[in-house]
Amino acid sequence: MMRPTIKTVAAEAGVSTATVSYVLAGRTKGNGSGISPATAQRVHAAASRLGYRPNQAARTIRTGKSNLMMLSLTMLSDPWSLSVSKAVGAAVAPAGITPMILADTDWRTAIKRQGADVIFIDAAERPGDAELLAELALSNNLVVFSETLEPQGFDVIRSLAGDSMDHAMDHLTASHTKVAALTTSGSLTASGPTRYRAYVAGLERAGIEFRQDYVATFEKDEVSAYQAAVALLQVPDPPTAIFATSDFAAIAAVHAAERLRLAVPDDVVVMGIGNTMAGEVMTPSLTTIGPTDFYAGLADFLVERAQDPTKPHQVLEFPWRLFVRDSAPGAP
Amino acid sequence: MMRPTIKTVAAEAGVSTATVSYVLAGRTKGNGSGISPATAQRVHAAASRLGYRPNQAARTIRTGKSNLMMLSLTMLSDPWSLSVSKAVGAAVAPAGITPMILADTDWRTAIKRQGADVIFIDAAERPGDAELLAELALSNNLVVFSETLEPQGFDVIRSLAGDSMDHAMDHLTASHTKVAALTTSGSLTASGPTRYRAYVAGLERAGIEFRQDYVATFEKDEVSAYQAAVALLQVPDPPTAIFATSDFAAIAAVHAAERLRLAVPDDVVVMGIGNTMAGEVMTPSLTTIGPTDFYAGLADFLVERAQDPTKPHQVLEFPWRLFVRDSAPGAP
DNA sequence: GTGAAAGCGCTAACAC
DNA sequence: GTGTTAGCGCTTTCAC
Repeated sequence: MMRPTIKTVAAEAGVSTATVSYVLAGRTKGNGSGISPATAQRVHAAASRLGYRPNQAARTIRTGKSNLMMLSLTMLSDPWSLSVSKAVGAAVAPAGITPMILADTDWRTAIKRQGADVIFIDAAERPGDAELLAELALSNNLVVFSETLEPQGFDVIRSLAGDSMDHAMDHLTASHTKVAALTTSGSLTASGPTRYRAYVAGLERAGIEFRQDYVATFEKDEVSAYQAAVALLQVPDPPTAIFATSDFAAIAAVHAAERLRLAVPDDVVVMGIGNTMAGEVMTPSLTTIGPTDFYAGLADFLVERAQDPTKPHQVLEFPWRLFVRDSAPGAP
Repeated sequence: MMRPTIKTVAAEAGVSTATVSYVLAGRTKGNGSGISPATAQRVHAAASRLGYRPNQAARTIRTGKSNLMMLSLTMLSDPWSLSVSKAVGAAVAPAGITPMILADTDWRTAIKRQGADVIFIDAAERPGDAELLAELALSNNLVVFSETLEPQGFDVIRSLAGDSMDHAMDHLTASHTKVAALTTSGSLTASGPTRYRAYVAGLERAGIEFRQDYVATFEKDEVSAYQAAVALLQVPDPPTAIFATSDFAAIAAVHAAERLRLAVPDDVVVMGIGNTMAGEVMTPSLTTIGPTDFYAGLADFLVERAQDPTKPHQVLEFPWRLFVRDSAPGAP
């Protein structure tokens, strides 16, 4: 009943554990140690006869490598997260790495319990996070997505929004004056250059007066975003353009509009942020700003880091641009 | 630079590694081994001073417990998967277990590489899967979701659809005669009692003639389901009721209808399968059939299994019922 | 009360 | 070509 170990296999094949280890690691020939094909054959036969499976924990303790990539994704249902997951899934396969997602779970506690060759963290905005990450980085290989953090023993992925948010707002204000914002409730009071701030600045640049009833906020879930969008589109003298601060919110806004029998983009145009796959393939396809090749680029970087954790830490920036698609076409 | 071990801590505190282990496991007093509070204090101080973190791999190799739960979810974007993930996330917290999701990845290869205290597999329909699972179950604690598999060293989660699919169809045919099906392309040719078959039988029971153009199929992604639904609603003499074989397809159908300026449920009613949270909270809320308390029940079962893997394997069945909500209300 | 030591399954020098 | 052996970091029995 006991699960067979390398020892059992060695006994069964009549060789030493070292030989089994070598054979199973595929270093039979050409490499440093030469194991005769006959022996290798015997070992393989014994292993499969016994149903031997290597013990990952033992291997990890010895080599220091777990062949695991951990992705902490704060809001799994967000298309952003799903895009990351999909891209990573494709990238890790050839490297023999298993991607594991930590969903909606608090990485702050989970990482202490579970290690991996590389750990990606998609949100670290809470006070004290910077210090905590610096500490965790001493014994973990971290890659953090953040607009504000600086690398401190870990890598930082940053989207180089540059002036693309301004472009997005200008794109909307070029043909619309009733431009609303759909944003998270937290963003109104957050400090620093936020997406919401770009909205306010965009209005100002276009000489459009700010209206409080054109600002709708939601919590971090689809239902909340959807309801906020429905309410937004039903205010007296409703907006004809919506600047949503994520693709996920933008998609909810499109659905809300359609639900209210408003056509997108004819009755109301919608702009997202993130350039997710979900926005790209939906109907109407979503006009959005976001990084180019972000998901694949991130995935490749993570794989590289998992394989070589020694390289100096860096900031990896993905420049943004505006993707004009159907939900908010250009001026006629 | 080296990550501190139990040995480092022992040296720092001036005690032995055994004492450190005891203290850090929280067995200071009352339990078998009595460690003086003073010593415990010293050890804790040393540990935190050094930033000590236990090595999970080493602990796992010794105890055989990883405190890990693995969830293999075939289609992560499906609300079914997201519901499972959410329920599990809530259930594991008090148990000190970390849930890891294997998304869109092939469990067949991944499980051999990575173990966990319990592994949930949401789809095992390929030929040979039954045998493979039986083999993997020798060294893994598996819980498999399947309508057809029997437990062979692993547990089986099954939804006891019973006659609820018939109820669902009867619910639709009670007030509609133009009832269409939205199903996966694979289901048309699959053997056994499928959801599609329930559709055909339901029509027959109601004396409604089967129409080929009322059967729309999609591949396993949202876009495909959405497009299939759009096409379905645009056939000449379009259906006024849609029987979708998953909540995910049903949600796509609702969006498709709204996109075409058809009101749900006034112009077309939609029925899903699965009773997911996404369907429950959407607007209009989704009429669906599915198990009661499934997600929480599954999550609790998984936690239980993770903690006590010795219990005899069983089939856990979740009886289904019809949830009449807004997308397909009852006959007036 | 505390420590010494064995050993979990595996890998990698190094010896033969 | 193949075997011996020393650990990796941790838990736990048993002796002091």
